[in-house]
Amino acid sequence: MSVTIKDVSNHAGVSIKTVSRVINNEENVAEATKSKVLASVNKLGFKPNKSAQSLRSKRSYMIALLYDNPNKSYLADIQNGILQACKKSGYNLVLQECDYQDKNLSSSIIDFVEDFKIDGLIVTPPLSDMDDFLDNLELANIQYSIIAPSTKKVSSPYVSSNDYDASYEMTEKIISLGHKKIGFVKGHEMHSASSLRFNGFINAMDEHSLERNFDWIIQGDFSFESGFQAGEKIFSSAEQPTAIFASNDSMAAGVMKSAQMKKILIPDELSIVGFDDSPTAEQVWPSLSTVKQPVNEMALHAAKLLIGEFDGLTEKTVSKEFKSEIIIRESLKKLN
Amino acid sequence: MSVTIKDVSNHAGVSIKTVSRVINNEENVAEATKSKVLASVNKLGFKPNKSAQSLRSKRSYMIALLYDNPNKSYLADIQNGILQACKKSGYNLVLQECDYQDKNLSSSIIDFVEDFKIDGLIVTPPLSDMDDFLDNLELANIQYSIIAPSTKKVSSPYVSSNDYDASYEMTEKIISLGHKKIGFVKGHEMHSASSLRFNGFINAMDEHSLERNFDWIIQGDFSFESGFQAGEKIFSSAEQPTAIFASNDSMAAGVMKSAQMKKILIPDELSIVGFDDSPTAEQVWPSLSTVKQPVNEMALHAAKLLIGEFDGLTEKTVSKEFKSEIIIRESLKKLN
DNA sequence: TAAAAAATTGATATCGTTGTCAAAGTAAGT
DNA sequence: ACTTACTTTGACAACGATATCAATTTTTTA
Repeated sequence: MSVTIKDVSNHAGVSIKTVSRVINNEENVAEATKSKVLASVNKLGFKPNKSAQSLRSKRSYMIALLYDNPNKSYLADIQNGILQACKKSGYNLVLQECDYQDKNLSSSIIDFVEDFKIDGLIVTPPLSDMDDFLDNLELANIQYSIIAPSTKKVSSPYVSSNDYDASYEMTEKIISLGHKKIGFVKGHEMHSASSLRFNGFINAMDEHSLERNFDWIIQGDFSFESGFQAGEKIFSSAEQPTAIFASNDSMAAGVMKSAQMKKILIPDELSIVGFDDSPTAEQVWPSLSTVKQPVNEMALHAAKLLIGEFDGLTEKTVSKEFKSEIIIRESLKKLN
Repeated sequence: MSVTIKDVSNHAGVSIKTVSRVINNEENVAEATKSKVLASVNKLGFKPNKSAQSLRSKRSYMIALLYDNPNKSYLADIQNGILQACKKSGYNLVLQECDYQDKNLSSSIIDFVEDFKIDGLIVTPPLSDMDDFLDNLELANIQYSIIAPSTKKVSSPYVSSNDYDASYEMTEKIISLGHKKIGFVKGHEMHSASSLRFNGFINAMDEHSLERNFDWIIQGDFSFESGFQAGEKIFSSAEQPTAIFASNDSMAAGVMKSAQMKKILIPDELSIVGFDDSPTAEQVWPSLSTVKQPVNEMALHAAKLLIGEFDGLTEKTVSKEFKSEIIIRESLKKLN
């Protein structure tokens, strides 16, 4: 029913191998033959059967996205970026949700990749921070590209964001507005982004010789609830900060709620900033100043890197660090 | 390198066809043979090659999710539900982003399904509201299961939510708290959910003989910005409502911001409710009362329906309407 | 111009399953 | 005991591509 390589070879009057050569862009095909075949391909509307290709060549034209419980909008942005890259190159994206605590994670992912002949993986935090997991992938000879805030393993393609710098810069921005008493809510301990963001904050504080008050430095876990509780702790401490920097927007919103319930005026009495530029950042009132990572572009690039690995992309794509952007909205204000 | 059906057949001392029969659970295999084969399968760790299966049987064990620019958290929930169903049944999920205005939508999706031998589709709004698109799928003999607020086409499996009822009920809830002057912000015109939600509101108002004030009934498009503008319009009208019902949370947050900027106290002077229970609903202050659809469960069910279609699931799964839940948070209060 | 080298092409095997169909084995009917 | 019917099994083709390798043609070299 559907047109096969054999139909094309008959129509063009060449062997099926020659057709195969043409559609795979192999070298050593005479220009005349090539155009003859291409004409037949177009005429008949031939499209190679992916299953047959996959069976014979052990490639599926599928890449998979690995994630564990990410922020929903982060996930959507990542997917979006990857899909852009896929669309161009004819690949497809398969989703694979993981549990980073799963003892069998490595083996179940390896099975999955082998079962479906998945061509490569895109690994997101916190999975991208698990070195032994990545080692296992390499051992199993699985291609992957990682999205992470920082990257020590340079052996594989990666994209990263400058979380440290962005956090440093944001802290300086806060300081430049006259704030000296600044609190910080840390993120989930498993994510390497958390420590980077914290270090950026700490170093900027040190650089400006500002004192750290540990009553205002609270461990959170990226959840709204943990932000709210951080706020409760901070606001019940002896002295009050004039600004609070939370490691992500959800926690910032939590802090904000806690402040608002205590009738603390934002931004007049307290400035709050977040990180991520999630949809919520724009939708709360006052809207959150935050740090926007180009997640979409990062994912696009990560996918290109991966696909380039097996397709030998013409334009050489290389691992890259992306720059975040500081977005100032209503929640951050000059100290009176 | 990897173990094939032939290895199993040698090990078990039967023909490859018999092994195939066993792994596909075909009938007419003697119990003794079956267990002998199964033992070999386990012993050797045999797993059928999906590409070969796909080539021969024209099935891929892949289903695809079709969506067009949905709310990010809605998308994440949908995916989540589908993945649960997939995990159980060994299917995988492929993503396909669409543009509902694309003239070639039908043909490009049909090509995609045929190229990758996708077993079936899960169609989400607003695609699920496009009858000719669905007709084209059927013409091309493509299995699909739709997720939609309402469903006229009963020819194919679907899950739906009771948007009308939920909206009616929420409106009654608002009325029961003493509100008589209630505004409404409508959703995107392409989504059938919009009219259902609006009708639920209108009918509840009528039922309680409350007057509709068209200064307070504004067309939005589900975006935060449109909600904000709706607020601006409503608050600049001659008389003010005591409650506003927005067709989704983003718009409700927009209305809320508009109110807060005008120093209107929520919920003391104005109650606001939304729809969807997005992450933002919980994170704004005061937190939004809203309607929560069991999106996750709906998607899970839709996937089961689809997979059941071709797998002939034992437990008969049928199309189903899901009930939404009304969530009362801080933004809705009894009128003083 | 002959021989060697390089480029081009095709016949056929192969990937690992499922489908077809006939053969062999078992149970049932007379 | 002898058809007849049904269950169980296997040999081999088929799915639709790529891989191998040898055959053929063209180009280069001497």
